[in-house]
Amino acid sequence: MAHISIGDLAQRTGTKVETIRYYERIGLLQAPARTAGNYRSYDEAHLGRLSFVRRARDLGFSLDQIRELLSLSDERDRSCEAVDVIARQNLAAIERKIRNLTALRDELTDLLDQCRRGTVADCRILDALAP
Amino acid sequence: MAHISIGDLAQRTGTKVETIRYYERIGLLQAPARTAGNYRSYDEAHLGRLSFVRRARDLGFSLDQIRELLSLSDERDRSCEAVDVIARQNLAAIERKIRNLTALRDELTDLLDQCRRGTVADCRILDALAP
DNA sequence: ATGGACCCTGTAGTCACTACAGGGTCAAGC
DNA sequence: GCTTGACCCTGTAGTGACTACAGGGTCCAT
Repeated sequence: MAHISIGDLAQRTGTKVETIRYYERIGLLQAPARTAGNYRSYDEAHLGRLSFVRRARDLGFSLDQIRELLSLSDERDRSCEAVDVIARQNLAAIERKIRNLTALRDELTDLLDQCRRGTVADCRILDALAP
Repeated sequence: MAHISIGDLAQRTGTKVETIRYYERIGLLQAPARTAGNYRSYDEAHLGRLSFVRRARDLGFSLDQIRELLSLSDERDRSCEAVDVIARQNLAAIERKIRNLTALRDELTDLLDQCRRGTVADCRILDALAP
């Protein structure tokens, strides 16, 4: 059981110290033991748990989804269908965002193509926005 | 100069009443005249301005960018280069988001393809997240 | 005169952090 | 033994772009 300080944990997981304390505050990470000087003292289990959280965040899961994934991953015998459902929800949300952003990009590209670098008075971009 | 109530304005621009008051509070929309009963009284100019804001929001511009676009659009004789720059910044940000989300989608799709609907203990999705 | 639809202000909540302010702890160097 | 500086603590407030009340006032029709 090595003692890991919050700064070490932050560095080893690529998280900011404040973010770790935030995760603890909202109950996503369990509060660790404290040293005599009231410093947080983490161990390898905490490191694993935080790595999990950060990887899931990188994959676009919300903190609520991660909370659920964490509690599911503790019930080893359960079917992983619930995990699948959460992942699929996440995927659907991501695909929706991609579609919206792609439509946006196309519209903006069109607008920019029409720009003739004249004065503001005959700017196509502003035209497109005006009523 | 027709009198337009905040509710009418909201309906005609597809904005919520609270959002209009919020735009006024942050100085994005000018405060309108008031009626005897202290109700906000808008006119066609306000309608145009709010439509502009909403359209720009739909195109992914931030409120700060919109603030700049609005002030630029008032200087009719100026070169529209600055408008172009803002639009290009917006486009670049959108393209960055699309790239990130696409990478995310591919990773998630891979993970989901590997799901064999077993127990949580051998769930590939959780494996990928665990340290 | 009363009901309901609308309006007002002000404040707090959302998400996932981030940034202080104002202090305490600890190890190294002098 | 003392100081310096890096680290840590709590608590609060800020970010963007809204959204959602609470607790009241206004207006118009019945």
